[in-house]
Amino acid sequence: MSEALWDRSRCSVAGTLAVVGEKWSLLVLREAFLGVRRFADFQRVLGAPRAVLTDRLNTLVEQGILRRVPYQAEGERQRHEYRLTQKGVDLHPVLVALMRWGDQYLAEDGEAALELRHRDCGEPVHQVLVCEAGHQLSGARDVRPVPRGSRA
Amino acid sequence: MSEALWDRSRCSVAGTLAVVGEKWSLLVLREAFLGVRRFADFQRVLGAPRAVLTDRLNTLVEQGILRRVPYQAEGERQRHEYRLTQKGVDLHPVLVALMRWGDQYLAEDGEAALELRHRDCGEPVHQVLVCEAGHQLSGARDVRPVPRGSRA
DNA sequence: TCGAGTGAGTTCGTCAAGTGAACTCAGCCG
DNA sequence: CGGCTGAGTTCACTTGACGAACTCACTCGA
Repeated sequence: MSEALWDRSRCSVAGTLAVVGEKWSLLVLREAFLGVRRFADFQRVLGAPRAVLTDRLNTLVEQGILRRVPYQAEGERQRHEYRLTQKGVDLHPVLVALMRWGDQYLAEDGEAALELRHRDCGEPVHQVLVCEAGHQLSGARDVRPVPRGSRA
Repeated sequence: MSEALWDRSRCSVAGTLAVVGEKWSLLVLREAFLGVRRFADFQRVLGAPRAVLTDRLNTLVEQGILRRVPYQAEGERQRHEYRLTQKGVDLHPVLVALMRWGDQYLAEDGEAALELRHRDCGEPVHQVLVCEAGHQLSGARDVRPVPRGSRA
């Protein structure tokens, strides 16, 4: 059994969840990917309590996932908005995976709200696993998790 | 701006998080993918409070992500273990995405604990986006989210 | 210059959820 | 019978989420 043979304390799943696993964090990022940048817009579309939203945005900025950018709208004082960094953009696969599972299992009546398409050709996109030899894997059963450093 | 043009109430990201977004749920599934099946093993490797673990396992069973399978070890009474259903297996991409981000950004010192390899050829695997025309996308910026039903 | 308006954030009382230790319960075994 | 073990419950405590009210800084219209 593999469950005793690796070090849970450095598990990347747990580590990532420690950063973005709190309530609202991933929903904030979903909106960020859709172009939302200002506090009031996050608050309005998410309906999250202001205190929580403040905390989540601060945490995401501290973690380098969002960055604060100053701006001024006409007739307003200078404020800052929140934009994804590269580190934040790299969380895109997490949101895509969550979205696809929800589309598959939770969207019985009616349809899912959003669809992802290739910007260049307009075709729907899917998330797949490929190996470095170029094979496309058919699912989780084609994957073998090995402790880092094991022999192939 | 796209942020006003779609229906958040049927967002699949939020829906999926409502099912598996509670504390410990995704870590339970991580262990399930690694072969853990019994309550005591989940409890031991995760260190989660028993009450929470009971609740999370029950929720995952109710949601059809795990199923209870009876078994008896020699010299013990009959118990049940928890196994992934297809619905549970389909959450694999979520865990892979979380793991890859953590590998990339949280594993500075030392190495990530686990690596994913193709069962057939032994090569490391990566998660990528492809479109139905066969193009491989290079990242989040190649994706255009469109409200379902929009023109291509 | 004053007062209302607004975006962003804080404070506060309340309530839900997570935590860890102690307790329960059922069946097997000596 | 009496103890052991895996699974689960109960309980007191702490942490986190919630929503309304309040604060603060700045702009604008009067």
